[in-house]
Amino acid sequence: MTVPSGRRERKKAATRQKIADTALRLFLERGYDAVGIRDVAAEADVAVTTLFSHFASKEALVFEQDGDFEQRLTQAVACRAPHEPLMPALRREIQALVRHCTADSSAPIWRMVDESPALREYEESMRLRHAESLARAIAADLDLSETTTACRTIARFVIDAYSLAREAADPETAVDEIFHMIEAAWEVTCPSGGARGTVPPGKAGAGRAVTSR
Amino acid sequence: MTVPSGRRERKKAATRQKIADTALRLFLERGYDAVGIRDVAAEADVAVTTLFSHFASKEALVFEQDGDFEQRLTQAVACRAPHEPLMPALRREIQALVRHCTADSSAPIWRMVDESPALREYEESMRLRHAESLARAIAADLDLSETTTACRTIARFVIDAYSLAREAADPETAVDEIFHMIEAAWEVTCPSGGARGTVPPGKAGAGRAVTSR
DNA sequence: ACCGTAGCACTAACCGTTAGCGTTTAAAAA
DNA sequence: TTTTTAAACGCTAACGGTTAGTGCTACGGT
Repeated sequence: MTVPSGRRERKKAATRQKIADTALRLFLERGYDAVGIRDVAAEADVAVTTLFSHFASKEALVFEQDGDFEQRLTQAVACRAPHEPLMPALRREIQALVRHCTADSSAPIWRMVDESPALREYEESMRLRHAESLARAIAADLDLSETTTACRTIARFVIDAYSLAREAADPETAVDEIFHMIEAAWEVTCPSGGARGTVPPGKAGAGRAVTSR
Repeated sequence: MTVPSGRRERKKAATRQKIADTALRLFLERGYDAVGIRDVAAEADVAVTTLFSHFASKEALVFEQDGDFEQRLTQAVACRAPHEPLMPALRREIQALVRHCTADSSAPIWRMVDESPALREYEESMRLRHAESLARAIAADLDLSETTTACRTIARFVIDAYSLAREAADPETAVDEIFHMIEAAWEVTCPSGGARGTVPPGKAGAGRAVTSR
């Protein structure tokens, strides 16, 4: 029960990678819905049960490749430069993520996702989980003992920004536009955290204290 | 091809209702996952194929009962009192919807939904559709010819308010809190009525590369 | 009165997913 | 080293949601 480091791990990882690569190739060649689990398993030369011991579902074959999305967001909050405001850091990270998944190399994959209702649903439910993680990270950053409604709300908005920008005609502009709105929402609830003064309940007007570009 | 009003419609509606009632009863009695489609069909005394000609999926048996959610939101925008600002109208409607589904009478149903991942996913994807409809309604209200990013964003935020408030300890307070944030976001993009430049000139692309449907 | 069609039923299957059980083999314990 | 353990993998068979394919029946328009 110690660390099973060695050949075994490598073989397992290799099998997993082979399955993932085969699946993605077949999906892109013939379309997600036109390829069955049994096809993937046969082509990767593994049993169906083996495939499901590596991936929890068919959709996971597509998404579980780069699982660092969640980590990147929470680390953008936790590991940012000292005294850097929260929102600009998040905006930068979302910008990077959007750029990454609208790049030409990722385009076919995302087109496939957009065309399959099953994949869209799966991604949506992933995003909700990510939003909860982000909410916890934000709450921790503010030294809150629990995730408040405000934290959850802002986290949702940030995830929405990613989702909406990805579909926009001009993703980068969309991120800026949406974060402009998010920062306004952020200011009226919790600009505290120790640094600045709280905005009184009166209208904050068009004022934008936090920088954006 | 005229209006097929008559006995036929009544019979169809009766069959549909009988299926829905039977399904909900069985689900609440034995749990959603413990009841199969074949069970529902047998108990409602219809064939499985008949069931699926009335409902698109098992999850739809739970949610397609009150399908007016979407309509209530769009009408809250379109049919509000003249000169009433947009956000208060939406806030009122969301408040009513949240109250409705946190009422004691609805409690068992929503507990069932919360306990079943399949139902949660289904509801999430419904919410996305609702957000798109709401975005169109908002765009139309502002005399925009297309659904802009800002409209889509605000629509998402409003749907998020519903979703988050439903899970909050104090739903009504949560709605107010979240709408406070939404109104701040709204003000920085669309300062009162005028359909003004939410997108800097030069980028107002109407075309879309991805996203079918 | 007659015909088109909508509603419904039945069989049989497809597809994703899981359970049960056995085999290999790498790693840990002796 | 030898023995023991358990993880990875495989096979068969099945379950549950969903969908053709086909045909029957009865309602409704003409």
